[in-house]
Amino acid sequence: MYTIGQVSQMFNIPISTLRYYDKEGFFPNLKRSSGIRRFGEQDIEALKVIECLKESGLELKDVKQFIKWATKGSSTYKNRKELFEKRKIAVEQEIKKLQKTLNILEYKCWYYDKAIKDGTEDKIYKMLPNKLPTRIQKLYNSFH
Amino acid sequence: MYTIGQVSQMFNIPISTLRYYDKEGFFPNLKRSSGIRRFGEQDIEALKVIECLKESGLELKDVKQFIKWATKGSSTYKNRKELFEKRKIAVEQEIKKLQKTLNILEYKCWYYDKAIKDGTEDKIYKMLPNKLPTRIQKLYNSFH
DNA sequence: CATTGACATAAAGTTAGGTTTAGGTATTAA
DNA sequence: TTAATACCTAAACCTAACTTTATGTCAATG
Repeated sequence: MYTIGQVSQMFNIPISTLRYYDKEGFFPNLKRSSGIRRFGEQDIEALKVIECLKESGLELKDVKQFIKWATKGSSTYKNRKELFEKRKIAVEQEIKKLQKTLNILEYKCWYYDKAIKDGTEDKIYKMLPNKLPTRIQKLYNSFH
Repeated sequence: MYTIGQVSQMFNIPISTLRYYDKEGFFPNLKRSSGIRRFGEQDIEALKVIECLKESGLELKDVKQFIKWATKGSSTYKNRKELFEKRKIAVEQEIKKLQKTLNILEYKCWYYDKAIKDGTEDKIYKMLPNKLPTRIQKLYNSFH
């Protein structure tokens, strides 16, 4: 049995966060003695599950849902898989979007790099697109 | 000259958002006639800059900073480049993190796929790591 | 006996980027 | 003339996941 301070140290999670999780119902079996929280094996396990699922980018409400399903046993495998499947698709899209963002940023960096070297932006605007670095051409076209 | 409603339609941005940008000072040259906003060329340009910089994942306060620098001319090329450079690094890290997340999700999907096929999770726990699909082995090791 | 430290609570605050609401003005069409 | 539109403002609300604050209990230590 651990106190909240001990758990906080073990997992490197602020005490306030643990209390918050408790308030949100993530430790349904948490015991208390004279008002003080006593974290047992089950609660530690619950915390590990929270940490792990947060790692996979799930929101707390999804973590809650997952825990509900998990306690219902093998009849909810499908629900759980769908949860992860959906999240997987969302993450894939996020990555794609960030990669587009990265392209734009590459262009911006190239642009200001050149402006710094030239001392002006004017030359860039006068450049013929086919004189641009290949890597930059496509980006250039989408901005002008 | 356009009204807020026209700009809203042209850019497909809610009117409330345009008012919000105005309140935040993104249209320093916005004119009004009898209280009503009149968007001119400059304001439209400002809006395009906002849209573009948001595309590159900048926060509004960075967009604001950028606009300040941009109005100061060529002496701020370096600042502007640094802004994008920093953002680029941040985005690269975000992508890396999401790719880790994706790995976890791949594992989770595989796990529940197998659990559904087997009707139980028990078999997975009894599997020898080297019998797992190669793609999964590394993930398995980091979870058990 | 006073203070320190660990625990407790409820409620308010934080962050960003808006959106919604409640109330008012001004123009135009039927 | 009244009804619909389009515009205006200030202020409250929203989300998510916490954090901070104000206040209080309790046990051990000096």
